[in-house]
Amino acid sequence: MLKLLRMTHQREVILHELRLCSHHPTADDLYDRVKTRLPRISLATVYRNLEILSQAGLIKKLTIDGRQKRFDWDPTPHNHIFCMNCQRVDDITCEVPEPLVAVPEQTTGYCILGCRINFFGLCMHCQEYISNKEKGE
Amino acid sequence: MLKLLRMTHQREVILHELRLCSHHPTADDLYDRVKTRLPRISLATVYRNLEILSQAGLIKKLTIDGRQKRFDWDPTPHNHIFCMNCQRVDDITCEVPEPLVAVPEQTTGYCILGCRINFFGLCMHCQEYISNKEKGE
DNA sequence: CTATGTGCAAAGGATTTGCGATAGC
DNA sequence: GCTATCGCAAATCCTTTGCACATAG
Repeated sequence: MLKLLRMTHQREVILHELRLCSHHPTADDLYDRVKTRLPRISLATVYRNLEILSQAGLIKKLTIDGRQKRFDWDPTPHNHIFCMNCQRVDDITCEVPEPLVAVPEQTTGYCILGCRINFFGLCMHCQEYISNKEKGE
Repeated sequence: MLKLLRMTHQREVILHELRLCSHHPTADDLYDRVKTRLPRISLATVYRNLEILSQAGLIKKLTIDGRQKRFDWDPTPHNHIFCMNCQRVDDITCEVPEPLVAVPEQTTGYCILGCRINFFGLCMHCQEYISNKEKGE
């Protein structure tokens, strides 16, 4: 049977703080933010809620390079870009030509349900940082 | 200064076993395989070698859904598909229309260096398993 | 010969879980 | 009041590291 989702204060704040993020924080990034509003909250609660909310389809758990998983307030399909220097993850808009999802037939028999495109590169901040470092040396 | 890579017996076997894999194993999948040939090898050695070999560009470490990282004997750019049921990861061939990499300009200023496409779905084995389970119920 | 690599055991970092107490609905 | 959720501490899982010994080049 279906479990009822309760909107606890903790859950509400976690969701609210996540929705304020334009980038995609890790669980403990978010823990730090939430702690300024709920100083007694535990990291386990943050993890538990992020898991529950993503199971419920309200948010999305992302697996991208780096040790930790990221969380995205927007569960609808879209693509991401990863900064290879500071590990920041942002949304990226790109026109995916329609054939992309349908094309692959040489697939060892997989039934394909979708795809995501992960870009990688350098965020604006890291580009500046690196070019300044080069000038200085 | 550059460190010299020694081709130890362990490293050779690890690389050889990885190259026998058509899919993309985790470090401990590979540990199990290698152990049948080198029973005294340690998991730490497997991790250390996979890290060194991927730093050297001989293989590629993959970050895809699931807890563990995967390793790919082929370090050249290509895309993958993930089985949402058994977590198997395979190569996938798909025609990426040229504009894809260049298109995104609405990027918060990222300098884009490349991208990878991750498909997800069900492998042949899991499709059969699931459709049999449905029949049986 | 000597720097690099190994096995073992222990540490580390991220995430999950058990449990008794708390609080939505 | 019932049950989902909380905070805490401990456990778990994956990966890395320190160290004394071994070995490739």
